[in-house]
Amino acid sequence: MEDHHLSEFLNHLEEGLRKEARELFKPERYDREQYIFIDQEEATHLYLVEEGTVEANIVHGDGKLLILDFLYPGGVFGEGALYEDGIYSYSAVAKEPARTWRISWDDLQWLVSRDQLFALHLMRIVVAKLDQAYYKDRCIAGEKVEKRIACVLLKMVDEIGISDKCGLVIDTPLTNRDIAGLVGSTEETVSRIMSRLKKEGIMGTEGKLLVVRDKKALLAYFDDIQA
Amino acid sequence: MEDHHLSEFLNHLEEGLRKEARELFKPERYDREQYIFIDQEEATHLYLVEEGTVEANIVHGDGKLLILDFLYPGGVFGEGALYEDGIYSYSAVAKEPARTWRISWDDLQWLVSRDQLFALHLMRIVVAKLDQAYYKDRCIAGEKVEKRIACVLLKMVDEIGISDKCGLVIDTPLTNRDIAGLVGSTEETVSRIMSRLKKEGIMGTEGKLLVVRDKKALLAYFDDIQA
DNA sequence: AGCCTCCCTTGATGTAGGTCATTTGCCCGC
DNA sequence: GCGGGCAAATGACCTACATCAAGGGAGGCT
Repeated sequence: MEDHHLSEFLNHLEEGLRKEARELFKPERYDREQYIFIDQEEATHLYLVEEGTVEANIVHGDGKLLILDFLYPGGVFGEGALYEDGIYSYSAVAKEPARTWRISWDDLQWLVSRDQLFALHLMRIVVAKLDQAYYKDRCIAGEKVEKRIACVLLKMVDEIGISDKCGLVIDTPLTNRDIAGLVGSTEETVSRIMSRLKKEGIMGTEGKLLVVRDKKALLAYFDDIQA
Repeated sequence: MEDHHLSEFLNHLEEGLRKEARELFKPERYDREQYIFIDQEEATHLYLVEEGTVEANIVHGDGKLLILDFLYPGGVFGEGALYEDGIYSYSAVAKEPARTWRISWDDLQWLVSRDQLFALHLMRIVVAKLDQAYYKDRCIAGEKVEKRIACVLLKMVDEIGISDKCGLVIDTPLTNRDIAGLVGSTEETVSRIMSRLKKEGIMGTEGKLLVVRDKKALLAYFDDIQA
């Protein structure tokens, strides 16, 4: 089984430990729509995405779905497992068929205790997630849906955008419902706004994929957020 | 100078290191409204609140203020300093006159490298912050202001509420503007909602402080958020 | 082919809440 | 005491957006 992203992750360990560590990560496979863990469950494992896309979400009692984030290959999730008696603070579900690696809290702790640089690497990952969460708060809180969408699209482009003759292609299928879930709005509103963005030549589509045609204009949409 | 909260923090270090570590933390003093660091600055130090209240906020280009969190004695902020070349992802300002301790990234790294349990403690702090940030997302995204306020008030009560004959007192002065900043709304809207909550006997005031009179009712306001 | 499911689109309508404007009350220093 | 500044309260207005509803296109199934 391929382990490209796992290897990369293990590179942050000192060399002597890598082989041993490799054995602590177990491969898993999930189908589309299959849940990996559920919000508020006891957090037993930390996960790494090898292939596919994982959605981190929260479902409200009234059925509304909030998408916290999408995780792509190389991404880590299930931070609750980083300390004793942690719980997951969101649910994780495969958005596309996915392959992941997971390591138990015990094994992870053992690794951390043997390599402080690795501990620092984990720290960096978590702090980066924290920064992202704050960034999202900033984009979502009290802003117009228009801006929130611009914000999300720009983030996606930075994360997984690939340059192309007609613009920056967002390399994952993304429905209006997904976007609505990310920004806390509705399909219909997103549809209207996206239509407008397309009409204005700012966004476009390439098959099933979204394309940012005019990043500058998109940035202008929310530049007063940027301080 | 008193160092109650610093001592507690240092208790997570192995005993042999404490005395030495104590010297790495420098005391600071800030007046009301004085900024401790600014959003996007290079993160040089990690901070610990000894006394007073610190506000973590972000100012948008259009002047709107988003309050990410309040930090009370024992609280840690400035996570950007937890890894090399980090930057602060929010501004920190003293909301009341405050005393803090700070440690530089270099010194901190030295400590972490000598005590893995301490590293795990830091990790726990950061993950807890991450969970909080997600919790906030969940409360804010696409919810009515009413619910967002209930959410914030309940969080405050859990954090710094003290029981009293007339209810749960939130032990810090909190203006409508503060609340508006926390939930991404406006003073006026908050005022209207708070008036209603007071009329309904759910909230009340005790001098300058807010009191939760009926926590059950407040919980009911947002129980469909709770899944 | 026909059907079903999923997604997008567009319209009509009601309302939460942002914005502007005014008034009142409180605290502080003089 | 009086005046100035700051927070709260309340009203009027208007727009962004959630909600309900209907229709259309694309892809996959039998």
